[in-house]
Amino acid sequence: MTINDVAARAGVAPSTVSRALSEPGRGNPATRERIRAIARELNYVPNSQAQALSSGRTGTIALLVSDVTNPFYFGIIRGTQQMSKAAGLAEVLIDTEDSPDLEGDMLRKMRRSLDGAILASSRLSERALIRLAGEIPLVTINRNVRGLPSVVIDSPDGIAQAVEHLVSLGHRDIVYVSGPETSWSNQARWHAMRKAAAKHGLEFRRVGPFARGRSSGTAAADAVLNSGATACVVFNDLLAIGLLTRLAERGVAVPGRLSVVGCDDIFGADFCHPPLTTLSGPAEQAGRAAVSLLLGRLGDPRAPAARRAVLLPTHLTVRESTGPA
Amino acid sequence: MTINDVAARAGVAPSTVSRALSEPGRGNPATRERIRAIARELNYVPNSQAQALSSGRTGTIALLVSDVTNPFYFGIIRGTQQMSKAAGLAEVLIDTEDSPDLEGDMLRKMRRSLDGAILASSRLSERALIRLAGEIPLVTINRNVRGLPSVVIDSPDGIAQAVEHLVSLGHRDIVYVSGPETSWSNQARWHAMRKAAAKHGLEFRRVGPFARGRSSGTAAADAVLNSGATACVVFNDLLAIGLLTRLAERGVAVPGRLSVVGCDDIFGADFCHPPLTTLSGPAEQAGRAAVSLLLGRLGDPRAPAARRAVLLPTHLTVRESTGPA
DNA sequence: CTGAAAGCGCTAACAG
DNA sequence: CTGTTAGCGCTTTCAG
Repeated sequence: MTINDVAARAGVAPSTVSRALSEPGRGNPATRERIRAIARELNYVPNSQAQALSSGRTGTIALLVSDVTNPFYFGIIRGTQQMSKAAGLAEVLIDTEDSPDLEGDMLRKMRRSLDGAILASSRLSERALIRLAGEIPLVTINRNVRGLPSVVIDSPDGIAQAVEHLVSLGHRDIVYVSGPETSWSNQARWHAMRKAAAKHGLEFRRVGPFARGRSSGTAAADAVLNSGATACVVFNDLLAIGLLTRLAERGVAVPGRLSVVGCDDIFGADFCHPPLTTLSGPAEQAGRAAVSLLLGRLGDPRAPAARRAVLLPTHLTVRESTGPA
Repeated sequence: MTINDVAARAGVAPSTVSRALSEPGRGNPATRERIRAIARELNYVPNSQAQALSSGRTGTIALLVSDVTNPFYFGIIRGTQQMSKAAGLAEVLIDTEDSPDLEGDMLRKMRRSLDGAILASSRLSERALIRLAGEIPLVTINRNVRGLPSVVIDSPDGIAQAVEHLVSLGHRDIVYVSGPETSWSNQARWHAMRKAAAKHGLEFRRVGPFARGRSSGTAAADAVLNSGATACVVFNDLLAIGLLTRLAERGVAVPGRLSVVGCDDIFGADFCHPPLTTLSGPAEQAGRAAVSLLLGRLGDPRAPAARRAVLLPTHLTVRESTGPA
C-alpha cells in the first residue's frame, strides 16, 4: 500500500497524491477530496521514513530527561506530549541517565531523525549546547543558555516566598540543603536563598552538596540536624522526602523540632509524612511552552534562534512539614 | 556526510562500505577495518531513515503504556530501556491515555516505523490484539492473549501470600477493593482473592469497581469502612494510597481499625503514611524479558509466534499498614 | 570479495 | 493545476 497504489486507483500521478495528502491549501479541492477518500478507503498510511528521507522533515521531536522515572518530569512529559500531539509531531522520550556524554551522543546520533529536541535539565556544558544547537534545533527547560530558547520555572521567586514563610513562623536559622553543584537549578535556588536571607538579615548557610536521589536524604538529614538550624529549604522534593524518612527514623519531630521545605511538588509530596510544604510550578505548562518554542524554530530553520526565554512563576504550597520555630 | 563520502575517501564502492559497517562477519577484515576507521574519522553517522527505507528494519521498538506518569510503569520502563539499549535498538515511549482506540491507531500508524512493540497493560480487545499482531510483532506485559508472547507478573500468587498474612494476623473479614473491570490484572487479582478466601474458609467480598487513580481512594475508603471488614486488599497502590489519605481524614486508625494491602509496590508505597504493605514484583525484569521476547520474534519474523509466556514471581512486602485484627 | 545497478516510498523542482 | 523526472541515503541482488 504505497502512494503509487493510491495514485493508480485515482488515475493521477503520485505527486498529485502527495500534494493532496500533505499540502493543505494547494491543488484542486475536488480532486484532493477524491484522492483523500480513496486513500482512506485503501487504508493508506504514509511511510514516515520515506517522507523523512525525501523531505528532510521527520515529524519527530525528542524530549531528553536525565531519568524517566524521576517524578519531577511527570508534568513536563505530560505537557510536551500534549502539545506535540496537538501539533501532529511524534515525541520520543530519551533517558540520558544523568550523563552529559550520553546526552551528547544521543543527540548527535539522532540528529538526522529528529526535527528538534527539548532538553529538560541538560547536563551538558554551555559550550556543548551551543555547538549542538547549530546542528539541530534545541530548546532547554530549566537551563538558561545564551542564544537558546528556553523555558524556566522561576524557583528563585518561590524560594523568596519560602523564606518569607519560614521567617514569619519565627525561624531565624535556616539552612539550604544543596543538590549537585552541577545542577543549574541548584545554583539558581542557592543564589535565591542567599538573597532572601540577606533581605531578612539572616546568615546564609548551606549543607551539602548531596546527590539528588532519595537515598541521599539520610546524610542530608544528619547534616541539617548537626547544623542546629530550626528550618531547612531542600534542593528538591526527592531529597526532602528522603530527609523526612531519616528524620522519622531518628525520632525528630517535623515540624516541631525542624521545619522542612522542598522544591518541585512532585508526586508523593502531598502524601509523604508529614505532607511536604514545597514550591509548586506549572510543569505541564512548561512542557507545552517548550514545544511551542521548538515549533517556532522548526517553521523557519534559518531563523535567528528567536532567543525567547519563557519564565514561569512558582508559588509556595504550604502543607504540614513547616510550623513555628 | 553520507556513505558515498566514506566510499570515495576509502576508494571503494558504497556497497562495500555498507557491508563493512553493518555486516559483522562478511568481507575482507582488513578493508573492513580500514573503512571503519575512515568512517569514524569522518564522524559518519548512518541515516536511519534511509537504512529503514531500504532494508525494512527500523531499529526501533515502542513501549506502549496507558499513562507515562503512572509510577507503576517505572520499573517496566527502566527494564525495557535497559534491554533495548543493550540490543542497539531505539525505544519510543507511547502514552495511550487509557484509550483502546488511541492505542490501536497509534500502533497502526507507527507500524511501518517500528520493528515491534511491547504493550504494557493493553486495553485492546483480544480480537484486536490478535489482528494487530499479524501486522507487527507484539509482546504483552500483564496480559495473556492466546498466541502472543507475554510476560506476566504473577500477582495471584502474591495475593495468596497477602491473604495468608492477614489471616495469620487474625483477620476473618477481608474485602477486595476492585479496580476497573476492564483491567486484566484486576480480574486476575480478584479471582486469586476468591480462591484464597475459599482456601481459608472465608467469605469472599468485594467493593467497587473503582477507577485506578488516587482520587478514587475517597470513595473506596468509604465503601470499605461501610463493609465492616477489618482488612482490605486493594487493586493497586495508587488506589491504596488514595484510600489511606481518606482514612486519615476520617480519623480511622491504620492498621488499628483497618489493615490495608496494596499491589505493585510503586514509588511512594514506602513513604506514604503509614508505609504500605504491598505486593512487590520484578518490574525491571519484566521489562527486560519483554524486550527479549520481542527480539526473538524480530530475528525471524516468519517464526510461528513462539508462544512463550514468561511468568514472574511476586512477594509480599510487609510494612506498617497491616496489623492484628 | 567487491563493484555496478536497481530500487525502498516519497517529495520537490520543473515543465506543460 | 497536474504530470514527469530526479533524487534523498542506504541496502541488496547480481555479476564479475
